[in-house]
Amino acid sequence: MDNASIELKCQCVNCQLKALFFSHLESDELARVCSIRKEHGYASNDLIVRAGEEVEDFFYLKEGLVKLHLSKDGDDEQIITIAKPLDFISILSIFSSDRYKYSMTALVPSVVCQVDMNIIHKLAVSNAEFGFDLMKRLSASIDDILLETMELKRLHLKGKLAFILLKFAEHIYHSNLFELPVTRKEIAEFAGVSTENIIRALSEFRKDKLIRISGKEIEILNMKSLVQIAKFG
Amino acid sequence: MDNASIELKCQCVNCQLKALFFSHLESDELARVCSIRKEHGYASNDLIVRAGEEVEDFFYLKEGLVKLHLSKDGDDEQIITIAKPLDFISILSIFSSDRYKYSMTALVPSVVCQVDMNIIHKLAVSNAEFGFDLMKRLSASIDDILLETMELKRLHLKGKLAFILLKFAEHIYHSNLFELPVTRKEIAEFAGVSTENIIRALSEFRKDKLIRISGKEIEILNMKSLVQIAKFG
DNA sequence: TTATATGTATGACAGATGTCATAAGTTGAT
DNA sequence: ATCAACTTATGACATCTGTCATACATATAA
Repeated sequence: MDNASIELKCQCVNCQLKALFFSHLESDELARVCSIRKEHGYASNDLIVRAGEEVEDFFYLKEGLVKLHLSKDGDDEQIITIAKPLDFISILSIFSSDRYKYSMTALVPSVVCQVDMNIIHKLAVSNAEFGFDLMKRLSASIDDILLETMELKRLHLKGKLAFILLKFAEHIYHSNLFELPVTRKEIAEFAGVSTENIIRALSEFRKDKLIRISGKEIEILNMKSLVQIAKFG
Repeated sequence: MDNASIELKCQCVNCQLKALFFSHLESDELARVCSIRKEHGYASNDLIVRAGEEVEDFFYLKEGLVKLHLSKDGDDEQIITIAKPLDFISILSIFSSDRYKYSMTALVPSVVCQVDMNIIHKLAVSNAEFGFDLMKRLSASIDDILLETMELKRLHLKGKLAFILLKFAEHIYHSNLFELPVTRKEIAEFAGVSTENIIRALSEFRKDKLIRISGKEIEILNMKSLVQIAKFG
């Protein structure tokens, strides 16, 4: 099978995973990966992986939005980050542990591309260029997450909220007008503050004409001020 | 040169980096790495790497303690984590960027083992087993750091302080009695709270007979309570 | 040595944040 | 359609945390 016919099985445009495979693998390896990869659709709030489950597949987010989160006994929930299309979502745990240390949940209807972890392992061990490239991409992802986490930790309530709103506007939707894919409670769990205070701060941003809110719809009206708040607030 | 004579040049007991090399590399590669590796000593408060500098060497902490930290314009300092002997301290940035995104500073007199990054690159690309093992270890390190950061983010002031004291006692010094290698200000920068409140909380821990303090010397008197506070406080 | 900065400690106070209560809107299941 | 559960919203209040001031101790440099 030549690369052209393999493309029929791995036909997603802009797929980073495909780019990774196609730039390093031989035709027969490519054919194998493309034929065994699975796509799985998830509805909003569907649990994709529960912390503690065995790492069997390598996950890649094709469409939708997924939250990576930690659950401490019962109610105490923390969101590590929110992944967007073309993000690797198997990041932590996958090489260092045989079990997931965090959970993944779809925030909106999402499509995940899965490849058997053993295949990835074998390819990485047999093809060093591939393995090195994979490592580079994964370490870039987790670097970003850690730096984002440190930034959120540094900021006060309004700064955290502004930072998160800007993440949606600039990094996820590329628009000043978007539908919030999360509840106020989830924003709070990401920011690390109480739900009520997120609601209050949203109201204040509205009163200060920084944003417009109608339900889940958010429009950023004063980007400059919001950026200032996300930096120093 | 056989492995026995190479050991003379790479003679550190318990060196994780050596273990990594010896389990994957051929004698000639080993000899090369062991001959070009450099050891560099740093005094307390010496800056090892400043954020923004080029990534040239792979760093491994042989002796001492090193803080990984971020500096925002002037005074605003954040400690990402504190590395202990046998930890990889080149973790973030090293594969995803050609420049460091964080700084490293010795907290106590420390010895760092450095290996030219190009050599590590070449070995990882030419020897997939080695590369994969390296990746596993690095991803384990950064996983731990991210989970530690999330834990600190979750806790209140006293919980953060208890968590940090327990890190010193259980993970760094393996003793209930130890000399603090950091100032109160640095504890605050790690916890993400004000210096005054760290000092106050330390005083309260002392009044509550959880710890004994004399200057930099700390003794944990009530481990059980401190563990409780580090979990739920 | 003195002098200067830095670190530790504590009190007072203001401001930020969390908790609790309440109410209305929204969603989802039956 | 109806009910229950969740979400959003707001006020009141307690508590936590940060800031400022002050004092003393300790380290560092001239």
